[in-house]
Amino acid sequence: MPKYKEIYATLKSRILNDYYSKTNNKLPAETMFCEEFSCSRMTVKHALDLLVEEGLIYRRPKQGSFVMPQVNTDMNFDLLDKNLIGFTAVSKGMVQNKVVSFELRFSDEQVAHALNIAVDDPVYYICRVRLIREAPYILEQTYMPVSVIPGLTPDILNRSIYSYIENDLHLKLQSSKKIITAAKATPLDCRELLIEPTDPVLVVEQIAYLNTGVPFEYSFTHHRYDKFKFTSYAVRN
Amino acid sequence: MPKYKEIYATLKSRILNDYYSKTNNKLPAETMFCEEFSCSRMTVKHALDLLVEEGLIYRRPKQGSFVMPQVNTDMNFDLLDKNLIGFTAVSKGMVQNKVVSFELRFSDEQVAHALNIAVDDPVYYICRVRLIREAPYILEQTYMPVSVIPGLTPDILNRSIYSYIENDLHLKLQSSKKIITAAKATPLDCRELLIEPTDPVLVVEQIAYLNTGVPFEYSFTHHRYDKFKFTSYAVRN
DNA sequence: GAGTGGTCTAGACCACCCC
DNA sequence: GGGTGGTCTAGACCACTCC
Repeated sequence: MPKYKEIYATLKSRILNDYYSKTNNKLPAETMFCEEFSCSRMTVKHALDLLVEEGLIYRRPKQGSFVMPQVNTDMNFDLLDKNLIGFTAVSKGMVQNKVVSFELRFSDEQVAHALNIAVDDPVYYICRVRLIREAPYILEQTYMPVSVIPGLTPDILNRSIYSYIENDLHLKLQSSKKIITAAKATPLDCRELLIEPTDPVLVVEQIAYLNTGVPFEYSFTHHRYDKFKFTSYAVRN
Repeated sequence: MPKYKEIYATLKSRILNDYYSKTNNKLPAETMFCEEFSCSRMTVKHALDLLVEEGLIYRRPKQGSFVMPQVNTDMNFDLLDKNLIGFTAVSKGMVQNKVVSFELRFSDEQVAHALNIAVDDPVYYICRVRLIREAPYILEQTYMPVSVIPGLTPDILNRSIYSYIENDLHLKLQSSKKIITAAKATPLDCRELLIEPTDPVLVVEQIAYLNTGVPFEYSFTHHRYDKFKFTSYAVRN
C-alpha cells in the first residue's frame, strides 16, 4: 500500500476516535506530519486531500487543517450506499438477493443508446429485489450486452455478477454515471417492494463502464422512498 | 490563476471541442504536456486530476489518459445543478425567484441540531419558489441562524443571499452536505409547484457550512419529479 | 525495450493570518 | 515575524503494458 494511503488511514481512524478534539479540532501542521511519518510534504498533502474529499476535514489557508464538525452523521446508510452507488457486490450480512426474472431480450432504442450497441443487439434483462432482514428495499432492473458479458447464468446471478466479470472474465470496472430522480411507483414496484400505488420511489439510473470505456451495464434501481437516502458532499472550488 | 488551473482549463476546452478524437481519445503523455506548458510533471498531474474528478477523462496506469466516452451527456440540467447543488446564486437568464414567505422563528429541535445552535435560538425561515420560464420547478425552505447571518431583509432575498453573505458580511462558504430522498407532495408543494397530491417530489436536504466550520444554512428543496435530475459520477478507487 | 502513469523526495517561494 | 497551507520544481524509481 502506498505511503499516502497509510497516512490517510491512520489519520482517518484518529479523527473518528476524536483524537483531535483536544486541540479544538485543529490538526497538526503538515510539516509536523512529515516528521511523524518520515515523508515529504507532498505525500502528507496527498493524504489530507483524501480526507478533504471524504468530508472529514477542511483546510483554511494560512491557518491550518480542521476536523469537520458533526462527523457524527447518519452512517447507518453507508452499507446501502457502498453497495448500490459504488461497485462492490452485495454479499455481506443480512442483505439478500431475490431474482425476479432473468431473460434474453432484443435491446430497444433507449437501451442500445445507453450501452452503445445497435438496436436489437441481444441483452440480458435482469430483475432483482434486494432484501434487508427479509424486508424488500430495492427493485433493480439491469440490462447488460451479451457481447460484452458472455456466459451469464442464473447461478452467477445468485452469487455475484461483479465477481464473475472481474475474476472469470478478467474485465475491470472503471466508472459509472448516475441520474437520480423520483417517480410514481409502477405496478411491479408495488408488488415487489410491498408499497402502495400512491407511494413515490427514488430512481437511480446508472450506466457503468469497463476500464476500456465500454459500457457494460445500464440499470434502474427503484428504492422505497422511506428506506433510502442518497448522501452527497461538496466542497467549494 | 495558478498554473495547474490554466492547464486544466486549456485541456477541458480541447476535450469539449473533440480535439483528441483524432487520436482515439488518447491524450498525450504527461511528459508531453510538461514540455508544452513548460512545467513539472506534478503540475500536469494536478491539472489532469481535476479532469478526472469532473469525469471528463480517465487514466489507465501504464497506458495513458483517455477522454471519457459519451461526454455528450444531458448538459441541459447543468444550470439547475450548479444553482441548487452548488453554491452559486440564481441570477442568470430565465430563472426567477418568488418569495412565498420570510419570517423569524424560534428553532425547533431538528433545526437547532442541524445548525448546531440551541433550541429556540432565532432563525430566519425562508420559503421560495424557483421558476424557469414562468413555470415553478422548485420549492425551497431554508433556515438560517440570525446570529450567523445578521441583517437579512426581504430586499436581499430578492437579489442574492450568497452575495450578501460573501460581499457584505465577508464570510466565506466552504462546503455542504446533502441528503436526497423522495417524498409525497405536501399541500404546500401542490399549491406552489402546481402538482397533484399523488405526485412524488424529490427532496434535497442540505446543511451548508462557512469556512469556519459553522453551519449557516439548513434547507429542504422540493423538486418536481418530472423536472429534475440529480447527476453523479463515480470512479473506482 | 520503450512508454506510461503512480508514487515520492527535498527542497523552494508566496500570500496571508495571527500575534 | 513566525506559522500556515497553496503552489511548483527537477529530478527519481517502480510496475506494468504494449510492441
